[in-house]
Amino acid sequence: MPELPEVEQFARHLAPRVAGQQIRFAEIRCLRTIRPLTPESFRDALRGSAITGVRRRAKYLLFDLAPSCSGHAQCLLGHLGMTGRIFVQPLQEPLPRHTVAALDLGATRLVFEDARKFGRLLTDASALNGLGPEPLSPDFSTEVLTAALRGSRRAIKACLLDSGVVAGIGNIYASESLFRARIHPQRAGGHLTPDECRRLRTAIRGVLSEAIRRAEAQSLETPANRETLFYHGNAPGSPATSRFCVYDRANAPCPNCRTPIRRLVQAARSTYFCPRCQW
DNA sequence: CACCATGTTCCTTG
DNA sequence: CCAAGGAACATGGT
Repeated sequence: MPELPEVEQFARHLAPRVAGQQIRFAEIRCLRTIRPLTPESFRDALRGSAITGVRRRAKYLLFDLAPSCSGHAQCLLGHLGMTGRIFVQPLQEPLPRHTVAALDLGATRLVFEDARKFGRLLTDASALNGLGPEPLSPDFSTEVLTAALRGSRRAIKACLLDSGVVAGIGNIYASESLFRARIHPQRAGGHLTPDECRRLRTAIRGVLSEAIRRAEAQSLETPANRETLFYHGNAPGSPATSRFCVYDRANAPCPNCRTPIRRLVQAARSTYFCPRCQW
């Protein structure tokens, strides 16, 4: 899946390609992908709508829609799940094998490809209710993070994956942020010291913004398209070396101290950390 | 065949 | 009420 930096890259890639385009028709190949569930009601919410822009909130892509008729949706939300990609291609090009939906924009099509089918297209923005602050926005201050963690005995790793605490941190960047902040993933969220909260906020913003910058730089070298829009950070054909410090690097040497990185399981998800640098 | 997987939601259990 | 753990979703990669 795309984590937050990859979703941001999708939004930046798509915005100039779909802004001003009108949705002519929605082809639905996988019913479970859409909400509302029937193609008829889904199309009703989108009928005649023009896309005015693309934004990101947490890991959602937000396609802003111009008013068309009564009952139209104000926004189309896309969530890529674990394996989703959304991209634009010429109308005459054949749809990829795992296409779950395609929006006809006239000369082009907005294609949603999703092998694992965990992704969703929503015409109702209520999924955004209850999300915590965007980690890269000024709202995400040390005070806000500290307040969200106050009193919690949950492991800090679990807190970071809770979208109500801070929006859009996934399994990869939770491990990477805790490594950078030198905090052990099993520490209770409410027991972090003020300095640890400050370090954690700085680390989260750093790892996410650096990942976005890397994606941006890469898209300048290699024009972004279906093939090069990456997830898991690695574009096809790019060196296999991980760009992560700890994620998926069990037994590899810590970049700081060479101690072997350890893997543990929390809430059924893998966590990677350095037992010497993080405590 | 076995096991793992970048996300989210829901359910059960304590 | 809270938290933890697990299952579920569906498919592909190793």
